[in-house]
Amino acid sequence: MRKIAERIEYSPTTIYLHFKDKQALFQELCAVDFLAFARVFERVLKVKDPVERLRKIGLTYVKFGLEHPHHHRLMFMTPHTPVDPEPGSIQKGNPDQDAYALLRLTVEQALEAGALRTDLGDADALAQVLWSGVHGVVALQIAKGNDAWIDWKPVAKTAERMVEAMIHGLAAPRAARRS
Amino acid sequence: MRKIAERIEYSPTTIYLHFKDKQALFQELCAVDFLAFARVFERVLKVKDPVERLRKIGLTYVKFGLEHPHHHRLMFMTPHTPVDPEPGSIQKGNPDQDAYALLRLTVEQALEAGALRTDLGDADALAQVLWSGVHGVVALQIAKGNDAWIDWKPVAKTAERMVEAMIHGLAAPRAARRS
DNA sequence: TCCGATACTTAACATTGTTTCGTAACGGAT
DNA sequence: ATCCGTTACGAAACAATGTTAAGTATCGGA
Repeated sequence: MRKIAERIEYSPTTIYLHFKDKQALFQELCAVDFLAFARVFERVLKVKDPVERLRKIGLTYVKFGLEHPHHHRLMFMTPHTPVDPEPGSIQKGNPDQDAYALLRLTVEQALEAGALRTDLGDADALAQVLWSGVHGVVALQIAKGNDAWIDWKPVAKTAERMVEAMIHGLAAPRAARRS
Repeated sequence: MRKIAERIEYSPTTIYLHFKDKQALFQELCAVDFLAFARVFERVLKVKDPVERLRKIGLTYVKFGLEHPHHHRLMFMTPHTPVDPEPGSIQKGNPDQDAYALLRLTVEQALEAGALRTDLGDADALAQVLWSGVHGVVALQIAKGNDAWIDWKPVAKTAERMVEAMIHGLAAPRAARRS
């Protein structure tokens, strides 16, 4: 707080005129981050093939997390109080503002195209697996990437392997694929 | 610190006779946790088939994280200062005390058995992908599991799907399998 | 001119990690 | 028995940080 105040050249107390407390401020910051986050995914829309788009989404997620580790930590590695009271600025379910909705939608399209296995669950189930996979790559890198205990492979490589493994693992067997 | 002091019925100062500072205390706690963590994996040794063991390792990782979320957070979601000065209590590379070594070893065995793809990297590469995958499931659950924004599937299910997808995605194609 | 709202700050308070200093207890050497 | 050093501990104080209470300056309108 005091650091922030100094940075914006105001007194610490002034911040409390705009935000109830530290948590409220971070929540707002988080909302802004989520919008920026969603905007990053606008570009993947130009990839038309659903499966290729899933690959792109995964790699984009990792790229964002690695380029903005602090934001990633705030958004995805820090529990926030039940974030109920703010359906304000960002729209759930709208793929333009809600990146999860975009992921889910793309999984749905891939399912409809018969490109993904149907025996593991619905679109939400597969979306959450994919999300978890790429999230793990970023989260481990951020939290333990500097830990000399492990002989880490380059994160970018791990991300590629992760996406390849998951997509391949979730892909419908050729027998069940309709052209 | 004061809470801890109260809990152990000593004065806060006394803690500093045993630990340099809060960080040192947490580091020690972390080391203890890692030993307990490794002990959990002793039981997977009875699974002889390397690939099945990898499945078991993954599910065990998730189980541990969900049963001890605070410890998981401390161990895998919190960056610690370069942990160099303590090759003391825990042995790197010994599968009995170092769970990553066990994972890596099992991947090696699976590779030797011709059960895993060889085009994605060596044992470390595959081990890190597998670790990241299951870690992502736990980490997302801990950090965002209470977030109503997402319609979460049950974590246990997601974990199973994750393991299934990764193992299947990393498995050697039947044509390349020997035996 | 007065008034109230607006925007901001200074000072103080509570909590928490940490350091300084003092003290009680104990074991051995004289 | 006395002295002394070590060990184990705590009370008080300090520093940093989130937060609140109270006060001040400015400005637009009645």
